[in-house]
Order: sequence, then C-alpha cells, then structure tokens
Amino acid sequence: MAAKSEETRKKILEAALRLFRERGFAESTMREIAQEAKVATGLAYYYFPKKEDLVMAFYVKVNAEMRPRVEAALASHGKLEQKIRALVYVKFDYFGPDRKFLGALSGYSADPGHRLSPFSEETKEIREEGIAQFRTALERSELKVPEDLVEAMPKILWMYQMGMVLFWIYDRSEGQRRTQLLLDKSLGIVVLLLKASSLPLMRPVRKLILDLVDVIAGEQSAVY
Amino acid sequence: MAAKSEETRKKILEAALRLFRERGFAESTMREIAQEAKVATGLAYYYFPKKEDLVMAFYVKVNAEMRPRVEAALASHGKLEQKIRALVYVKFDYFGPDRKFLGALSGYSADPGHRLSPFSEETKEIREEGIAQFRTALERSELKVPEDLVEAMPKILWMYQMGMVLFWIYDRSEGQRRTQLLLDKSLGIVVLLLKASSLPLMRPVRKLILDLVDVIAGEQSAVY
DNA sequence: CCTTGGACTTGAACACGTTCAACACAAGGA
DNA sequence: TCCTTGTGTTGAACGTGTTCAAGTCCAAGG
Repeated sequence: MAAKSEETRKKILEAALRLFRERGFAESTMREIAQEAKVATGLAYYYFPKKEDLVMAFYVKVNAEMRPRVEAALASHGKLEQKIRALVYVKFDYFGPDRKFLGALSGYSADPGHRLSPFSEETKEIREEGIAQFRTALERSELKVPEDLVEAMPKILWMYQMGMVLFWIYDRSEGQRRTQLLLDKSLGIVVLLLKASSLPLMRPVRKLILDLVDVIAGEQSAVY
Repeated sequence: MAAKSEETRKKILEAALRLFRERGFAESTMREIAQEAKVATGLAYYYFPKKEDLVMAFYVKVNAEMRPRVEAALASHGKLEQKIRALVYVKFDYFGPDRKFLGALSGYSADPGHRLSPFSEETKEIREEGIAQFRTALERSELKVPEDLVEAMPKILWMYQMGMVLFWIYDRSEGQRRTQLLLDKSLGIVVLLLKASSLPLMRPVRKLILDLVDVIAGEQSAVY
C-alpha cells in the first residue's frame, strides 16, 4: 500500500521544514532531520535524494497551498495595478514566516543551471503557473494588449514579481518597509509603461524590446 | 623574512587556480590543491581560511592584471558607446579562459550577503573600482551628465556591465554569439536612454528613477 | 503455510571542507 | 650556548552531505 510510504515521506518533509524554519537550511543537518522524523538517515535520502529535494518539495507544497489565495486575488475587481499588487502580496504573506529560510537559498537564484533557481528546468512547472497568473490578470484587466506583446507581457510581469520577492527577501528594514516603498514607487511606472507600450506609435520600440526578450529567453531555454 | 611566506602563499594560489580552471571549483578539493602545491592540507587553510578565499584572491589578482587594459580602453578615442563596449570587452577577454569556472561561482551572485557576491561588503573595493571606470568613461565622453545623475549613472552602467557578464557566463551559444547580439542590441538603447535622460524635459522622470535607485541602493548598503 | 520479489529501512562508511593540537625552525636575548 | 617567542607547517580528527550493502517487511503466488 502506497499510503504508508506517503506517510513516511510526509513525516520527513514536515520534520525538515520545521527545522529549516527554526534554524535555517544550512544549519539543519540531514541526520537531525531524520532523527526529528524518527527514521534512519538513509531513509531521508530514499525519499529525497538530495537535501535540495526537500526544498523543491517545499516549493511545490507552498505553490499548491497558495493557489486558492491566488484565485481570490485574480477574482478581485479593481484595475490591473490592484491585481498585480494583490498577486505580489499573496507571495509576501505566504512566504512571510520563511523569509529567513528563503534568504539562505536565494543564493542559487541567479544560476539557471541550479535546480533550485526559479529559472531552472526543474522549477519550470511552478514558473509557468506563476506566469499564467499574470496572463490571467492581464486578460481580466482593462488593458488592451497588442497581439505582439501577448506572449511577452506576462513573462515581464512575472520577472517584475521575482525582482520584488528577491528584494523583499534581502530587505532588512523593519517590516520590509523598503520593499513596500519600492513596490509603491515602481508598480505605477510599470503599469504606465505597459499602457504606453500598447500605443500604435510604440510599435518600433516594442519590436526592439521583444528582440531583446527573445535573445534573453533563447539563452534560458538553451540551458541544459 | 616575509618573502618565503609570500612564496608559499603564491604557490598555493597558483595551484588552486590551475585546478579550478582545469576541472572547476567544486570539483577541486582542498586536499588536491595542497597536494598540487606540495604542502600539507592545513597549510592551504593557514593562508586561505576558506576555500572561497582562494576565489577572492582570484578576483583581486585578475582585477589588478586587468587594470592596464582598462586604462587603454578608457584612453581610446571614440564615443561613449565605444568606451563602454571596450570596457565590457576587456572583461570578456580576461575572463574568457575562466568562463566555466566563473559559472560555478555565479550562483552566489544574487546574494549580497555572500562574500563572493559582486554586491557584498568584501568585494566593495573591486566594485568601486569598476564603477569608477564608468565614471571616467562618462567624464571623457561627449555626454553632458546633469548634476543629479552624476552619482547614479556610473552605478547604472556598472550594473549594465554586470548583467552582460552574467549573461555571458551562462551563454552556451558558440563563441557566446548571443551575448554579442544582446550587447549590440542593447548598448545603443542604453546610451540613447542616457542621452535622453539628460534633457531638461526629463527632470521629473529622473527624479522618479533616482528615487528608485535610492531605495534599492539603501537596501544594499544596509547589508551587514 | 511457505516462498519470493520488490518496496522500504537501516546504519556504517566515504569524501569533502574545516579545525586543531602538536611540531619545526629561524631570530633574537640571556 | 641555551632559552624564548612567533611564524610556518603538519596530519589526524570532526561534522557534514551522500552512498550503499545488507537487511526487514509484506502482499501475492504456489
């Protein structure tokens, strides 16, 4: 019966997350995690071949748990700006207790070759889901997105969100006041730029930017 | 006499860089490095308390060795665009043989708390020197930089360079063709934006952007 | 009831970064 | 000449992530 096995896996993952949250990623050893879960060290590796896999499982778990709240954010009325802000806030709220723990990981974020990077092959599914959230936000907004931007714009917004989250993770100001500030100051500009970019007049500029996005995205998909 | 000690240090560093280049950072063990340098393992740690310190020493070494070529690039005639391009090329040329090795490190690049990050306290000196290069390039250019941008503009250009270098490191296309493309497509725009930003008309926009830079830079300087 | 095959589980063992107590040695000072 | 002091130098030992040979357990087939 698979249920027993599933139980064990869950027990180990929960023990791991408990320790990660309490004392950080690097500070929690696999031996401790196994002990906390009352299993042998090797068993933790049976279910999670690398310590990092525990983090991947964390990503997936949180992503799933966040889903209803994301739906709610997208269902809210309000303008595009409101929707984007709501989406970002869901992430802040949800990752709130794990800010420190995430900080320990985010070293990997720049390296698309690293499995835990938000740009990696292994996080692709989660990433696509995140991008889709912004696609929906755009579809449900007052904004008329020109044909040639339909694909790129959600990606750009997702990148913007990633930037905010990264900034938030490293934001040592009390209550992450600075991130608030940055979000307030930048979100308006971003939406303004989006709107401006839709003007027919802007077609040449769009072409240029899409070219750039192409080069960059091409590189990413070439990883591995 | 300090000379003997300096010799030993150098011997270890050279052995380390040789191995790093041959087979990468993670793949070279401290035991191998010590062995290659014909010393005991502990001695490598006497001179370089962490394996990472070998990388720091590499940064410093390369930075010093690059200096004359940077001067040359800055002394060249040509327009601002040429100077910036020349500066970036010096880095590509110099890091060329170490692209793979750098790739293994650049995971750290996003984490300003990590010593090896280009944004960390420990790399501050090197970073400042890099920023100063762009300050010089601007001073020697045809561009009239408005007072309120004098401080920020070199930083922005340095960030642009870091972006290019990062992209180049992960660029798996043959001969890093894609980076070429990106540089060609983006550099013109960057310079155009710089010029446009100097127009008196743009003052409100400048204010906005400088505000943003302030929030971001404030965060960075608050790191440790 | 026994056997068998595969999923599950164990803990010792390995390689690595790192630490450390001990030793070597040169340069003064007595 | 012997002692002292401080810089170099050594290699064993520790804690960590990870691997693995050797079990244990249990459902299905005989």
